[in-house]
Parts: sequence; structure tokens; C-alpha cells
Amino acid sequence: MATARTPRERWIEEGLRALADGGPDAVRIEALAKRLGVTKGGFYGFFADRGALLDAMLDTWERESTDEVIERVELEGGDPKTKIHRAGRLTFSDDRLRPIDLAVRDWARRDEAVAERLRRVDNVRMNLLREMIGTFCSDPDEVEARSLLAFCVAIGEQFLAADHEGRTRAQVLARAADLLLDRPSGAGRTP
Amino acid sequence: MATARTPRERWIEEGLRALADGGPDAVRIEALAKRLGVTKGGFYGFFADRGALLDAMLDTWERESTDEVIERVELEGGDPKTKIHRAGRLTFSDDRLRPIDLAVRDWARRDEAVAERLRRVDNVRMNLLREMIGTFCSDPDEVEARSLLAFCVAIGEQFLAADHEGRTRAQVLARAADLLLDRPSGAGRTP
DNA sequence: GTCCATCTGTACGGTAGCGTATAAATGGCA
DNA sequence: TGCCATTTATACGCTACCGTACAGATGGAC
Repeated sequence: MATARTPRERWIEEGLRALADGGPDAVRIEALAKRLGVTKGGFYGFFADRGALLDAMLDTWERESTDEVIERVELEGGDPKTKIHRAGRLTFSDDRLRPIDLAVRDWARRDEAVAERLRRVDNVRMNLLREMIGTFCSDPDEVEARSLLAFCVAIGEQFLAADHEGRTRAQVLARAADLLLDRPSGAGRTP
Repeated sequence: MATARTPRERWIEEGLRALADGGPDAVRIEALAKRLGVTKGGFYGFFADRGALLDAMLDTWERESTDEVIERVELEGGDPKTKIHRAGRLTFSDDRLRPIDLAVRDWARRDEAVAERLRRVDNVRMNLLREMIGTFCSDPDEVEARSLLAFCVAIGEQFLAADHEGRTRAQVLARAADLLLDRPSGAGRTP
């Protein structure tokens, strides 16, 4: 048996890099082959067509974005606020995962199958947020609202280009996190 | 002088539609021509090349997203919270502008010139938010944090696929808006 | 070292899109 | 109505990419 010089995983890996850099349209088999230093000859031994590669890429992304992140968050322990920050950092500060995540989000707007995958991933993350925020906030509606805010900041911040008048983005984000995660919450809403 | 059956504006308009539907890669001259019911023959009389169309599209988007929105927000008056909601609605509930805005955000991640335009647009919007939120919140750092949160929710919500356990997205968003825009704010931060 | 399944390079036909050239159609204006 | 600048259709060469076919290279098993 001849060992593959360019196994299935390398095509997926390079495909995810292309997705991160240029969106799904940039995932071109011949371009990937060039970057891998081979021709597309071997590609069709692993994948039926370009669509099969895109599916496999999404499989890999989905697994890495849920199971592995959750596992690492729980493994290291800490208080809820620490865990929330760690979960956010594992996705949105990781130079590998962050751009893939953002590209998938934009992709999901145009492809229902991708949207379904993203929904699964986001629901896992929202559950984590609910659980953490639920430890210091008793009103379920407010837990949901704060979880949504926290998640939206993590994503929206990546797509926002505004400046902050002398402050750094990190400083403003820190203050925003305080508003969401530090303020003691009443049981009900302010009338 | 022969009046153009397909003037410059129609190419831009159709280009923006393609951008909204499929991202910048979907803005293809021959495809636009087909949708306009003509061939690309006349296109190169208005634009030097595909890049010139993309620039013109961004010019149009930038103007519509700042001047026109601001004008309409101020024209109709109302209290700060009303104005914020109206400004958000003018962009993020408009079936024409919303998908263009989102497509431009993703595009800006890969193109520095687009990022620069988006920065100008977002700074205009952030100024509006600061002004409105400043009317009921005195701490400048908190004004900035709340403005960032409000903006990030408006954007992030569009890219988020999670469900809300029996609640609708609109319900959770309403509660989130209360947290950001209703809570009376202290002068300083909670220690 | 030989065998052989597996992987890889090369070549092919087909589609889609860009930008150019040029001829035909169009409609305002005299 | 006829002129003429402007707009549009058609045709072309070029590049990039997809998916297929097949021959040659590769390296583990024996």
C-alpha cells in the first residue's frame, strides 16, 4: 500500500485555511493543490467532488468548535466568569478557529445546510453561557438576554470597524463584560 | 444622443443586489447583464473594469448608509431610545440595506479599502449611539461600553443561529434592549 | 527483489467569466 | 426626415477551474 503523501486531512486543513482567507468561493481544488505542492490528481480519490470537501471541512469545524472547546473549558475549571472568558477566547481569539467561524457565519446566510450546522454549534455555546450566567442571575428571561448579549458581543465585535475615541477596543470590551457579567442582578425587571 | 436603456445606476443597483445575495465574488458582469436583460456590451462604457463597479457600489452604499439614515433619524425626532431603535431599524430591518451591510462587513475582513469605508460608516453610527446613550448615562466609559454593546447586538444578532428555548428572538432582543437602554446608570462603575 | 494496490502527474473537454474590438441599433436634434 | 453620437450585440482570445481518464511513480508486504 502506498502511503498518501497528501492524505484527506491535509486537503481539509488547506480547505479550511482557504475558507478562512477568502470565503467558500475561495475553496478551489486546483488552488489548494498548488499550495500543497501537488496536483489535483489525488484529490478525487478522497472526495467525490468539491461539495464533498466542503462537507468534510464543515464536519471537522463542527467537531472542533463544540466537543473540543467544551472539553477544554470544563477540564481546566474555574468560576463561571473565567469559564465564559475562556470559552470565548478558545474560539474568538484563536488564530485558526476565529476566521473560520466568521467565514462560516457569513456562509450560513446563503446556504441552509450550513445554517443548520451553525445552529447546532451556536446552541451548544448558548447552553454554556446560560449555565454560567445562571449561577449569578436568577431571572431566566434575563439570563437569556445576557447570554444573547454576551454572544453577540463576541461575534459583533469581529465585524465592527468603529473606533473608540482614545480607548482601545479591549478596554471598552472589558467594561462591557463587567456590565454583563459583574452587575448583581435583581430577580425581576425594573418597571 | 441615445438615452441609455441601462444606465450606470442600474448596473450599480444590480451589483448591490448580487453582493447582498452572494458576496463580492457573486458580482459578475455577465451575470448582472443577464439579470438586466442585456449583454455586457454597454457595461464598459460606464466602468473601466469590474473593480470600478465595486468601487461605485461602495460609494452608493456608503452614502445611503450614513447621510440618508442620519437625515431620516433626525427628521422625525423623538426621545433618544426611539431614535436608537429607528436608526437600527433603518439599517438592520431594511430588506435592501441589511444584507448589503452584512456582506460588506464580511468583505471588509479581506479587503483593507473596504475596511476603511466600513470604519467611516461605523464611526458615524457609533457617534449617534454615544449621543443618544449619553442623554441618560453620565459615565463616558460606560456610554462607550453600552454603545458598543448596542451596536454589537444589532450586528451579532444577524450572524447568530442559536434558539432561545421557547422564546422568540424578538422577545429576547427586547429584554436585552431594556438592559442596555432602560437601566438608570450610576455615575461610576460598581466596585 | 518482486508484486501490486494506491497515490500522483499529465492531458483532455467543457464551462464560465474578463476585457477588447467592431458592427449594428437607437433615439435626440436639426 | 436624416444626421450622428451614444449605447448595445456579437464575436474573439485569454485565463481559471471542474471533473474524467489513464499512465507512471511509489512504497509496504511477501
